[in-house]
Amino acid sequence: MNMKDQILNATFKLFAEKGYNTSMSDIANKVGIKVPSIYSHYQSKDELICLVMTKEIGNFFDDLNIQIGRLDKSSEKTEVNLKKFCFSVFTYYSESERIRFWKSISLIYNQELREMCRQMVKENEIKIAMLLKNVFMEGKRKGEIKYEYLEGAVFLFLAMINGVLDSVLIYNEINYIVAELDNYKNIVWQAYWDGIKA
Amino acid sequence: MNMKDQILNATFKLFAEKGYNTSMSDIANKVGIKVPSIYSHYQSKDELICLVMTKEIGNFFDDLNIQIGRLDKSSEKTEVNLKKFCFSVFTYYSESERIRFWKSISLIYNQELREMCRQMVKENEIKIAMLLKNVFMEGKRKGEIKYEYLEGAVFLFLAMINGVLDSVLIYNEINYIVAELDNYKNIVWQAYWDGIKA
DNA sequence: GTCTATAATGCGATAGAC
DNA sequence: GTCTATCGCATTATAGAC
Repeated sequence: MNMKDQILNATFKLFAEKGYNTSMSDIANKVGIKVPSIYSHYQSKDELICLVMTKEIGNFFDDLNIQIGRLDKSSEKTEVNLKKFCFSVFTYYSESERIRFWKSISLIYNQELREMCRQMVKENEIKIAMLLKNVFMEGKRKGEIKYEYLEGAVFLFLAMINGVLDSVLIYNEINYIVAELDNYKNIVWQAYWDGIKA
Repeated sequence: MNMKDQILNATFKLFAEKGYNTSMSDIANKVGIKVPSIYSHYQSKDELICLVMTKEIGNFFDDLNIQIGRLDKSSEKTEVNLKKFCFSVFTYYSESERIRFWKSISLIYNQELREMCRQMVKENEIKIAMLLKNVFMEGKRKGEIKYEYLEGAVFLFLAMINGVLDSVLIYNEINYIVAELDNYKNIVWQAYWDGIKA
């Protein structure tokens, strides 16, 4: 990998770990170069953080879009499809690095940068919610989902995912047993599905 | 209010706003004194942050405990009781300052302090989950809740609350209309209740 | 208790040699 | 492109006058 990408990679990892407090010397140390060398590749710290954020947010939502596209064509039951989607998000976040990355967006010190990231997340989440709604509508059409108002089911679905990730973030690093967390995820999913199934 | 409390208050507000990046001069400016005067009341910045965290976490869970105590004695329907609990948490967090405060716990730079806070939150959440389970069991006994496995219903309830607060944090500061957020909360709650009611 | 002055450290960023 | 050296600034914290 070339130096430019190495720097970006190191920034990603450090940002996930330390948030906006990540310093240029942290990054330089991680890559194994001196601080001024970074400035041969990037103009400023904020440019680096901004790139890292944009790249990560873009990658994540692109991936979600592809997955939802697959669900649309899938002949599986809605229960299987939704659970697959839900757990693929959990798997993505199984590196607690990644959760911390996302949760720290709202806490970025630089206001302009923070608002830009939030705007990106917001727009993408609205798109995902709309695509998911189609999956739910299909489930309702097939008689597998009982809800009259699908909007609520979709919002609850997304809130559940976010809420579970919050718990994972809190429990993950306190020597919590992975099997117990997996069990927790399954219990919550089952409670959700039991609630919306026909 | 005496100076010592004024300093603690200012620290709370600033910490909620800027997280661990809050500086001693930020605090001094807010109170209207000079930095060295703070050291006449507190030993270090970490002591201040630690006190603020402990106080806030303690107050919040004490309040929740009192509320659950009220629900236990209440003759209202389970739906009303649970919605009341749920929305009192939302109301508590309606100042986005407060959400940021809590969400920033997992991202505190000082590892020792972070783990201490997480441990506190974890222990308290487990207690709350156990108390809530009683409310759910009573609801089941009265035939108002359909679930066989109440644990799932309780976990989903807490995940829903956390997930909704995540969304509030993202949407709150992007000129979002309060009425729309309230509507969102109601939709999610209704979807949840429709799922667990008998 | 509160202040001025200052130490000690770390930060983002740049100049200029190689 | 990478480095050494350094600037200018902000940080936590302390010494000592009042």
